[in-house]
Amino acid sequence: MTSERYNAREAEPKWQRVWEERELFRTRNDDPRPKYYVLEMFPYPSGRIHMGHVRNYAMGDVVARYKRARGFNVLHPMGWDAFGMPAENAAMANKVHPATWTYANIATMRSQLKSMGLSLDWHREIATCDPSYYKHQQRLFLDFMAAGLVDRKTAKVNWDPVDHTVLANEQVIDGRGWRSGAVVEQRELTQWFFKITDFAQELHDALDQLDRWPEKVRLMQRNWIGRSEGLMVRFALDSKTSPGGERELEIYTTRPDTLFGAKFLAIAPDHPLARATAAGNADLAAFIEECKRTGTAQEAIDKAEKKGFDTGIRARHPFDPAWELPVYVANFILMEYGTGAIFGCPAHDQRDLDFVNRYGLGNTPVVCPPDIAPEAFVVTDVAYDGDGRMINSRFLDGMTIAEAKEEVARRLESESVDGRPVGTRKVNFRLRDWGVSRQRYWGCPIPIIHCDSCGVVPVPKADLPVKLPEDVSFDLPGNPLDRHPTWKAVDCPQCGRAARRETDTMDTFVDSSWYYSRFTDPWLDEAPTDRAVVDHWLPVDQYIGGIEHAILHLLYSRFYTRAMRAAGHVGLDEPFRGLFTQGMVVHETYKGPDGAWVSPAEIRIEADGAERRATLLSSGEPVEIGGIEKMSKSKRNTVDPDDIIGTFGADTARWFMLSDSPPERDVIWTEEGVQGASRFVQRLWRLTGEIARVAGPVGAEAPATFTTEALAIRKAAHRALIRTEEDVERLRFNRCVAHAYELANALSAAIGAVTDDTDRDDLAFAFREAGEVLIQIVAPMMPHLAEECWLALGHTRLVADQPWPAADRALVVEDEITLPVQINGKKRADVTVSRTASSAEVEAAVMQLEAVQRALEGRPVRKFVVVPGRIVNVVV
RNA sequence: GGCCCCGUAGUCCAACGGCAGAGACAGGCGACUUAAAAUCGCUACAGUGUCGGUUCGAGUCCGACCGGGGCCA
Repeated sequence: MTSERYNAREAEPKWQRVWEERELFRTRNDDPRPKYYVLEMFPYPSGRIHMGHVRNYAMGDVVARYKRARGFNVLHPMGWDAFGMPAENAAMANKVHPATWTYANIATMRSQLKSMGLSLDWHREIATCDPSYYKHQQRLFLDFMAAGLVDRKTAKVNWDPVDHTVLANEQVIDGRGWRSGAVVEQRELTQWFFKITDFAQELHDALDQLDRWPEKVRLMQRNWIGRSEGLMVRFALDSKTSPGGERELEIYTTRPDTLFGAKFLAIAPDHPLARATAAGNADLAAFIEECKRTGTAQEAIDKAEKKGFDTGIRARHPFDPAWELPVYVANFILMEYGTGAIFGCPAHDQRDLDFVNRYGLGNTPVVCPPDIAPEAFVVTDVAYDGDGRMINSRFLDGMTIAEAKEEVARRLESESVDGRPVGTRKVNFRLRDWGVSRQRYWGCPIPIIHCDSCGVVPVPKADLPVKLPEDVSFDLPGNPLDRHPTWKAVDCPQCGRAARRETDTMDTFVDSSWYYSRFTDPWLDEAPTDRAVVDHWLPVDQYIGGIEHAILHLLYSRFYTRAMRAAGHVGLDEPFRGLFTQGMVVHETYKGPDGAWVSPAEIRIEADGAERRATLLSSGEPVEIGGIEKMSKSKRNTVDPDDIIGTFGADTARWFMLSDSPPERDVIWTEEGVQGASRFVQRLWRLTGEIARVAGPVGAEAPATFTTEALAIRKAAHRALIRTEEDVERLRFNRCVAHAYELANALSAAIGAVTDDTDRDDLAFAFREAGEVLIQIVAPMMPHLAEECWLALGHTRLVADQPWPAADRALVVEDEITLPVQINGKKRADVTVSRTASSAEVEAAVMQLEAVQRALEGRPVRKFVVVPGRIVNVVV
């Protein structure tokens, strides 16, 4: 029966149907077995799945199937991050409603995912654009409001002029919108905010506990939160010089130690003092206008030339009333950071140094590097921000930076002006509150009503969900909700008078900040979560997704879990116990004779020795082979998972995505690699047939004794089993693949040695055992092929429903071991001793070796190193 | 500019501080075949980016540098 080729196209849908009919992957919340929650980041329904999805979901599926076999009650759900701009773009381009477009895409992608044979519980499928989901998101918004975690304030926002919407700072990359790529403008708008900064310290500190997260991601989040310890310092102003007789200016600094190196104070262009001064100074007003045009993105500010405008205001040094400092308005000071005012110490801050060098204010070094004499230390173009001892700083001289910081803080804290201390210690964060208002249609409506008499009124919970209207048009720019003829009109829930709905919808990152909680009980209608259920399932034991979400999605989710805890919807802080960020799928690029990108499907590659040449299939013209880059539509170097699954089958695609590269690194998609994976599928199928021929019956008793050949087969099987267990646990799937190859190679060789008259119980048992182990370690990776092989081995039960085989560790322990023998660290011989031999016995055996005696040439042994079970080193 | 990750056969990658090779791809030779594909067997190929240090012993640890990538500025 197994002489034919394995036909994935027939077998895969067949097994998918069997799994579905038996509801094998349906997870019950009341299952008493220990829980395991494995989750891959849910996809945006863009239209079709891509190879990145295949890699991501193949990895998650290996973990899910493995844990299921190990006796866990596994939760492995799937859903759709279904709100967002592309649906509206499609609506504008093709006159199709966003909902129609989105649900059509979901249908396509669902069937694509199903063709991958993933062990998902589709009963729990959710789409964030469905009112049954966003109803609870609106409820959460209201609960967060009640818990004091929602704010409405006027803020300078990043405005995307193409998408006509506001973007969070995190969504602005290099001064451009993360989705549209348009240069972002600054606008003042009243916006809704989640007070993520309330948790800044906690989000920062808890990173230390996330020991199953990649260090890289924790570091990125730590940088993003940007905790810094500093000092607020009130500088006295000469009120004769200030526009309204202001008497002080409060600044924030993280370097109070450099206070004696101060050369100027600088305030942000939109600082109140700057505005007040500009009112009577047209030149300054013009300068402030100019600053606004450069934008406030950190990137733009860092690249822009450091410019300032002397306000004429003079400040006094806090330690020396006679020391006067000029106050500038400077384009590199942000109102949003600290107090929007700083003191400049040019010798130790590059931006300040660039500034003084432009305006001729000079610099005084106050921190001297350890290996330079203080009088020889001069700063010209490069600021010194390293360690050292204080100089030119009066009472601070000779101190370390840390000591000086402490001393300045101590003195200024105890000094009092107008009944308040001059200096106050302050922990500052770079993290800003999360602006969630978006002026778009295809998002979760913010459940708020604006009433002329009552102000901002929450929609009563009984009235949720606030549903999106269906009759909308996209032929004009701006927000369709805002210009809808009737949707906005609503009576105020408090006074009953005519009022207006909030027309902003929520940032789609809100949708993905709690979906993992909803998966635990997606049927629940009366609340977002059932506390008993959600607390049982969370945290997610293993979360798998792309590194591109290292900051935004993961930080928002960590905040959201805390906010949900505050509102009583979950009982924990950290949603993701284990996080894994997988690498990208990359592919060669090709350029045709006209310089345009050509897709891999349009070319033929010929190898002539080491030379590889590509030609166009259509015309035979030469094609230039370019660099290996992330698969993207613009470079046309994508491979469609449908094509691969249609040609080779899902198992081949999954196997190749897991083999070769370690999962956290990029994997190069190559035609040869797919061919290789496909060959292994066929080879495993043939091998299974051969094993079935020589294997003993299912469930046979183990013979009392085994011959050397049989024992060798058993050892190979159990070694592969043990290593696969270790490597699945550590998500090293490329090694799991290698173990399967190794065992298959060993079994092929063993079967080759079997002759027709071999008829021995021990060999038959060993072949059955090893064959079953091979299929079972392959099963999480290639589940369809494994079912077919399992059947061929005479089983009636599904391999997907089979407990993981028990590894016999005693089998892989050798009684006799062969140790390499080194002389002065170079290998010279081998010695075979009993596994339990003492060091003295090993030493005795080694000294008898002829090779050792020859190498010693009569010299005495200086040292004898025996590493038990590993190696022997003789030092002469 | 700072921090982090990665540099091992032609390629992708393995190797608790202990014999540099688990596995794959590509290559070469052979078997099967009228021939080819498929399949099977055999096989060459690196001393681990460079320089120094620690150690009985370094791909692995430490320092400096070179190259590639990432994050922050």
